[in-house]
Amino acid sequence: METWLTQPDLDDLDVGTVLQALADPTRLRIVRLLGQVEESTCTALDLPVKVSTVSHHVNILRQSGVVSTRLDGTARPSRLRRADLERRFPGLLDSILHATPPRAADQPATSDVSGA
Amino acid sequence: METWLTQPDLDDLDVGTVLQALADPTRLRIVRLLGQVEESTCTALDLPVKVSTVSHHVNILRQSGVVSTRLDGTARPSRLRRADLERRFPGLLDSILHATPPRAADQPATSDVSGA
DNA sequence: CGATAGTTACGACGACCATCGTAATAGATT
DNA sequence: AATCTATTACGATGGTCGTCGTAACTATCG
Repeated sequence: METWLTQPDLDDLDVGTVLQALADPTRLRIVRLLGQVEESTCTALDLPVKVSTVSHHVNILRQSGVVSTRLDGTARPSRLRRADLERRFPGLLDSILHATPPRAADQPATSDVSGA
Repeated sequence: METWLTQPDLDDLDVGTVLQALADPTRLRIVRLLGQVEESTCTALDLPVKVSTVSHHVNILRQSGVVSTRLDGTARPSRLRRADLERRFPGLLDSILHATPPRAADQPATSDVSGA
């Protein structure tokens, strides 16, 4: 029998909460990494922050409904809730995972005006 | 000839920046409202914050590429960049606009464990 | 030209939160 | 049981940002 950390039910997921979870750069990186490896622990994720911080972010991701965490001995591997998110917010996760990086160019100031 | 406030080019849109823009509750409300009325000014949006704050949020939405703003006399009506966002991040905006509210129920604490 | 109304610019303040260091917990191994 | 390793819990701190009040700006109207 597998044991999991408690997570919000499918119908309780809030799009605003999910967006807040995905808004942080570090958490977005975590989501992208989990999109490639299917399952990973906090220490296995290669991130420029301390493990305690990674654990904090994974908690937020789980509480918002983005990932689910399994108990495997001393390890707590997490994975994306792909199917759940797809049912609740169709297209949201895929649009983020498939997003291409922006064209690396300096953008003009947006406070000015331009004729069209 | 219509005049518009400058906005980031399509290829310069960054999904992280867009997610940060959409993460704020007030900005998410603005996006939802613009999803219904097709075009609106800051004062026309019915929001529980001061107009100067609404203007601030609309600026962030425009700088992130979510909305575009037109100059019409003294008014500056903004609208969603639906087509652009759909081309850059297919499915992202629609998944947010079509998201249903969560089932209003108290969720259990997520720090505990549950057998499966 | 003067007045009015809508919008934005500018500081300033306060709250939230990402990050860290350390300590505590729990399972695995010998 | 003792030790080791992985993970989390706990404060604490510093920076970011949402919000506001006011002033400046711009276009329309009389």
